[in-house]
Formats: sequence, structure tokens, C-alpha cells
Amino acid sequence: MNVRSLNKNLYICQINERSFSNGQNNNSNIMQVRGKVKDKKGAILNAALTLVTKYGLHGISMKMIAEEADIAAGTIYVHFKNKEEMLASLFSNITSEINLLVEELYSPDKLFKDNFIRIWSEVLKTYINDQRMPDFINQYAYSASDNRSYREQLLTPVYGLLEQARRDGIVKQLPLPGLIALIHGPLISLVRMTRDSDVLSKDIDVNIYAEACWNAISAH
Amino acid sequence: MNVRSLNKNLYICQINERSFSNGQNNNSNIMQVRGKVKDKKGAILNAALTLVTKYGLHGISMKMIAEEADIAAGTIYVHFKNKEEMLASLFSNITSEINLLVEELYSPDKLFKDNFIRIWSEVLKTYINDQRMPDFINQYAYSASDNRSYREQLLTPVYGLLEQARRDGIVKQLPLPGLIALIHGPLISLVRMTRDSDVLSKDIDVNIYAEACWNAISAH
Amino acid sequence: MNVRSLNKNLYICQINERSFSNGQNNNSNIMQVRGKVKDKKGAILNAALTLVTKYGLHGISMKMIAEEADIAAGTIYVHFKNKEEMLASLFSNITSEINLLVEELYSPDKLFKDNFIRIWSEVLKTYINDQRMPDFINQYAYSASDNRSYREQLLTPVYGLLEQARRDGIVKQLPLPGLIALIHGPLISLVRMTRDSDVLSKDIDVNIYAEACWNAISAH
Amino acid sequence: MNVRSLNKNLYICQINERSFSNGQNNNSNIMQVRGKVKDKKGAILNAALTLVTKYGLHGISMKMIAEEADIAAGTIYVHFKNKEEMLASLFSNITSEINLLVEELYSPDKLFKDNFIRIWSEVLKTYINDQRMPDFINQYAYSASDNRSYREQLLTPVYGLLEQARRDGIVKQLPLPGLIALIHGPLISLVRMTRDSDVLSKDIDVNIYAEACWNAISAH
DNA sequence: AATGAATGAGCATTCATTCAT
DNA sequence: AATGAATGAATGCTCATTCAT
Repeated sequence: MNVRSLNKNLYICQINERSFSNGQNNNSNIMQVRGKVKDKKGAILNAALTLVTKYGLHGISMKMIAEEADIAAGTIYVHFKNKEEMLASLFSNITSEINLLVEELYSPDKLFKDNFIRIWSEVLKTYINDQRMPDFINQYAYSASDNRSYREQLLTPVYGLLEQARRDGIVKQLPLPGLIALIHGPLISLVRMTRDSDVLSKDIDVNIYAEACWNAISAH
Repeated sequence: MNVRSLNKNLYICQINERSFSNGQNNNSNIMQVRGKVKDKKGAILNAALTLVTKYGLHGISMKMIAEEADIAAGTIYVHFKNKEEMLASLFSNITSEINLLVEELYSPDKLFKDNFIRIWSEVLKTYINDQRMPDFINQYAYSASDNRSYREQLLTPVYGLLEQARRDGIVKQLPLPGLIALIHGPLISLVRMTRDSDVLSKDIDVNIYAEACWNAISAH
Repeated sequence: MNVRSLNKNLYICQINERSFSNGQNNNSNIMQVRGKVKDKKGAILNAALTLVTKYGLHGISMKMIAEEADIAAGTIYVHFKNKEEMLASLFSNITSEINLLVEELYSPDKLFKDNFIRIWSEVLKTYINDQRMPDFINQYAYSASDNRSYREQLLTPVYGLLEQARRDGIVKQLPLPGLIALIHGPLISLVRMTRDSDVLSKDIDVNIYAEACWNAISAH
Repeated sequence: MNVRSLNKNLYICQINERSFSNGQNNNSNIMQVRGKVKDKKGAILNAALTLVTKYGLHGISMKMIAEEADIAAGTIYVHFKNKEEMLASLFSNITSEINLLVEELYSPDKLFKDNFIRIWSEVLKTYINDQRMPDFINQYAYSASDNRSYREQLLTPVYGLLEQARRDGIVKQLPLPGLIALIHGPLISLVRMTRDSDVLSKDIDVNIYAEACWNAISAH
């Protein structure tokens, strides 16, 4: 599966049901065949994602989400047990999305460095394409001190790849979380920076930052 | 100024008034000369910092802060206009602290790389020593989309240093925010990682990560 | 009509339609002739009765009742106009049941005292046999101050019997409601007490309490 | 202490602080010396008692209570942890009141029967004087199936007296809860009856009912 | 008749803030 | 300066009821 086809599957529900549409295209009509199906669950998650980005995790209420999703407040509780589980579900969808992207981009028959550059670049592009994603990830995963398990959901497949590379002496002999920090930290920061200034405009720039991160973890 | 002398200046208020004591040493006696003065303002900020780390920015109330600081709820409003300004004041204190550290550690007569390694390492050590600092920075600066001005308070003095280095061809020809992302992103990520696992234990490790970040931004 | 035959008529609807089955025998088959008809109305009332006993009148929702009755929430509104009327219907069924019992047990050719002892004892046994009945009666009839009409539905046939006995000088010259209080008050209290402790275990005990109540109202 | 002085102490708080005024006299000025003290806690309990009687335990909301007590909704939570504890506190106050009355009226040097008649009559008068009391007791103690401990708070001192009388062969050899049922059941029922009809009008009537109850439990 | 998603008013409770003391 | 009782708007959530299927 290539990157282009991924866009079609952005934010796939765990049961393969589209839950919320891309930020740029809120009126997805995939679920509205015959003008009947209204994807309320997707609308709720999409509204929550938009509002968390705008007002922060502690700045949104269930009423705000309902209004943004254009449904009644009580409807959220038809689809989710409570606010906490709704946000957990949203986080889960986003991390699944990223993890899926990583898995699909990895080519076992290519050099690790080439894989790294490609995956890192595509994740960055995905983040920049819908900045609500990294924004939500950052706020949710670190909103309280006991969210470690949520943090670990993200980039799980990357752990395996990095471990092999370290064993092969390709990357520095550092603990995996340390290597992840050198990779994912700049990723999140760069997305934030793009909101404030104009750091990345052309595709070529992405590769420069990917190379920079590679320099950080490379054994040589 | 060396690192030791820094401890005396930890958390200095912008108007040079000590607002809250070091995490390890909550009973700072500087404001308690003559055994009379109780630093209520500092106690409030210190309590807020502790609780935000513990329960998240959206998990604390003014009452909780008052209880943690062992004062009455109304007293907070004697010292701060409202919750928002109290948190802004806290953020300001912390960023001032970090910026001051950077300025004091910079030696114009040393190599830029040596300055970088030293400053980056000491900032990381400071963050790890009182993790409430990076924790609060992260939660506060990105809690809503309009906190850009707060984000820019942090690392202001670094901009000047980086700009010179870029002009000298020492670091990559990238926009300053991009370079900052490659430097500060891993910093924040590493601190977070240390809470979950045991990434950094010895001083020597810090230098490895500092070198890794240097590799990321270095022109060569 | 004797007690045994009563079981067949437990919880008869006022329009002579079985609404809910006996607590001990939830799968009454009377309404299920030809294996087709499912007594949803009876299942709803039976579920409501069980849940009111368990969680109190203010502790149950229509959804809980639907779940207990194993039907959809909306189905309740097929059979009842709203919650209020459903509960009124339940109360009506129960009082009809008790009133029917009283009427059937009365033998005009026996001594009033003997009739009293027998009827009082059988009502008590009926209450103890399915404590949900007195429990619901008590909670429903006194849940608000304007339920007087509901209260008066209960023991209506007893009024006639007592009036005659008073005229005959057999019982004390007190207002009928006063005599009812001396009779039905201990009845309800005893049922409650049996839930907390082990007041009544053998049949012989019932007669002792019946005699005690007779002593309370007897003219001598 | 005689009955008259009791009226002054109706609904005494456990810490001897008047919490709510008599139903007939809602504007007690005892706590409003110097026009300063506003007994908000008492006003809340008084409002709750009135409304439970009027609309039933499940018919009142915290907002209704606040409005009846003429305070803000949030104020209730200044004085009580939550609704449950507020109601428990109200029940506790009322049962304390009744238990205190029983203890004060008992004269060890009089015949048990005389004590019984007097105490029973005075409790009935107290109930009739403020019918909100028995109304609330009845609704609260049996609102759910796990309120046994609350039920046992009521009439605790009566248990001791009855036990002695039974040992002396003065009353029937029945379990104490059974004797209580024969005594307290009619009490509650009579109060209810007085609301619907005109059962008791003169003081002399009370004694007739007291004698009737005595006949129910008397050994002879 | 039966369903269950959807509704929105209403609920208990929390909370930032005020103000009389 | 410090207090903490009081406030009332706002919150997360529940629930009786409706209605398209």
C-alpha cells in the first residue's frame, strides 16, 4: 500500500469503519450512501479533534463537541461511555493510523537508512497535513502523569525496527526510548514550529530534517 | 557564573522576587528573614507547579492549589488577578530561569560546539532535576493554539547564538525555528522518557545525547 | 376460593389480562399459548416491580426496566403511555390482587374474629411470599403527598367488613381509617422486619401476630 | 425535661446546634441574634424536609432545595459533601430527636404500661405536630433495600425498655422487632391517615390508640 | 408490535471568583 | 494581608420520551 492510498484510510476505526473524516474534508460522503447513513460517531471524534487543537484538552466541553458535530449533547453518550473513553478512542484511532503508516512504508529489502528517511519524512508530512493529529497526541499523551500506557501505543512498530538496527550496529548504542526521543521529539517540535512560522514549505526541506535526525542517531 | 551559583537563582521572578522555592528544597528561607515573612506567593506557584505535574493542567482547581500551599482559597487572589495570570506568571518564572541559565553558561571565547554541548547538557540536567519544569512548559505552552507568545518566551537567548553560528557556517542552513526543533524537541522527549524508563542515569549519558543533537544541527 | 387457587390469579390486570407473572415463576405460560405470544406487558411490570424493590422508586430508569425485561426501551411505550402510568398500572394490579384475596377469603357465615384472623394471616403470608408487593405499595403510595387516591385503592373491601363489625359492637368505636391503621400498619412493618431479622419463620407465629392485632381493635 | 421544653429543641443538631426550625415556625430567630448569623445549614435541612414531604424523595432536586431555602445551589455543598450525606444528616437529626424524646419521657419508677402509654402518645403527637418527620422517616428508611442501618437508628432506646418488659413477662414473648412492628407500624399509619381524613382531633383519642397498641403487645 | 438511535431538558456537582470579616 | 462562606454559571452525564425503520 502506498502513501497515496493511505489518505483514503486516514483515521480508520479499529473495526475498519471510517470514524471521522480528514480535517481538510469534513464532509466525507463515504458513509452517506443513499443519503441515509449519518456517521455520528465519526462526526463526534472529528469535532473533538478540531476543538482540542483549538482550545486545548482542558478547554473543551461535551456541549462544545456536540455543537461542533451538530448533534445533541446526549448523542455522544450513545456512542461513547463517557468523555474519557471518547478521548481514548480518538487517541487510539490516531496512533493506529500512524502505526499503520509506518508498517506499510517499511521495505525489508532496502537499507535501514533509506527506510528511516522515508518513514520519518512521511510521518512528518502526515502530521503537517493534519496538524490536529500531533497536536492531540502531544496534549493527550502528557495531560496527566499516568498516561504512560497511552504513550506506549504510539510508534510501537518503530521499536522493533530500531532494535534490529541497533543490534546491527547501524544506530548508536542507546536505550530505545532515547533513540525514539531523538527521532520523535524533533518531529513534534517541527510541526509546532510550522504553525508559528514558515519552517517547511517545500518537499525538499523535509528530507533535510530527516537527514538531520538520521545524523543524530546514526552510529557513524 | 557556574552551575552551583545557579541554584541561588532558581525560579527568580521577573521583578527579581523569589516566587517559589526549588523542588528539592521547598522551605527556602530567603523570604523568611526575621522569621516573620511567609512567602505565600511562592508557596502558591510551587503548589501549582507540583499539582499540574501530578494531575495535568486541566486537573487542578484553585481550591486544590490553596490546600497544597496550605493557605485559604481567597488568598490566591490577593497575589494574582486570576487563575490565568497565575499560570502565566508561573510559566514566565520558569522560562526566565532557563533563559538565565543559557546566558550564564555561554562563554564567547570558547568554540560554539563546546558551548552548545555544555548548555544543552545543563538544561537537560536542570529539567531532569525538577521534571515539573519541562512538564509544565509542555502542558502550558501547547494547551491552546493561541499560546504562541508564551512559546516564544522560551529559549529567546538561544536564537541569537544560533543565528551567529549559522552565519558562520557552523550549523546547517535551516530556519532558526527548525534548528530549535532539532535541539529542544529531543530535550523535552528525553525528560519524558526518563519518567517512563531509565534512559539517563549517569552524567556521561547526557553528553552522548548532546553530541547526537549536535550531529543533527552540525553543518558537517 | 382457597389460597392455592389464588396463585392462579396473582397479579391479575384490572381488565383481567395477566400483566406479570409471579416472582417465583417468571415464565408464566398462560399468555404464551401457541408458543407465539410473548407477554411483554407482564414482563415490563414484573421487571419494574423487581427493580423498585432493589433500587428504590427513584433508583430505576426506563432503560433499566427494559434491560431487566429483556426488551427494547421503546417497547415500554407501546404498552404504556409513560412511566407514571406504568407505575400506576403496577400499583393497581397489586392492590387488586390483595383486595381480591380479602374478598375470596371472607366467609359470611363465620365469626368476624375468625374471618379477621384468617384474612390478616393470609395477607401477611402473601406479602412475605413476595416481599416486592408490600415494598412497592409502601414506596409508591407515599412517594408524594398527592397519592391519596392510590392509597385508598388498597383494602377497599376491608372497609365494608370493618364497618359492619363496628356497628355490631365487635370492634372499638374508632374511625375506620384508625382501625385500618391498627391493622395494616403492623402488617407492613412486620414484612419489613422480616427482611432485616428473622421475626417470622413458622406458620404458628403468624397467628400470634394476627391475635395481637385483633387485641388492638377488639372491643373487649 | 418535659414535653414543652422539648419543642424548643426540636431538630437539634448532633453538636447541639439548631439546624432547622420547626415546620410551623420556619423563621426561627434563635440563630439570628444581632441580625448576623444566618443558619444556612438549618435552612437547607428544613427545605429538604419540606420538599421530600411534598414531592417525595425522588421528586426533589438540589436546585429545588436551594430555591426553597433561598440560597444558591452551590451553597449546599459548602455544608454537605453531597445529596446522600445531606439526607443522611437529616434522617439522623430526626431520629435523634425522637430517641431523645423517648429517653426523656421514661420514668423508671412508674409502671411499664404507664410509661408505654405516655411515650407512645407523645411520639404520635410529635409526629402529627410536624408530619414531615414521619413522612421523611418512612420514605428515607425504605427508599432502597440497603438502608437497614438507618432503620436501626430509630427507636434504639425503645429496644432496651421492651427487652426488660419482655423479661418481666409484661409483654408478649415475641422477638423485639416483632413487638416494634406492633407498636411503630400503627404509629406511622395513623399519621398518614390523619393527613387523608380526620382520625384524631382531640387529645383523648390519642390515648385510645395508645391503649389499643398496648393491648396488642400486652402479655394478658 | 418492536426497535434503539437520537434528543435535549434536567440532574448532581464543581469551580473560579467575590467579599464581608 | 488573609480568610473561607457564598455564589451561580458551567460541566459531565442521565433519562423519559420520540420516531424512522
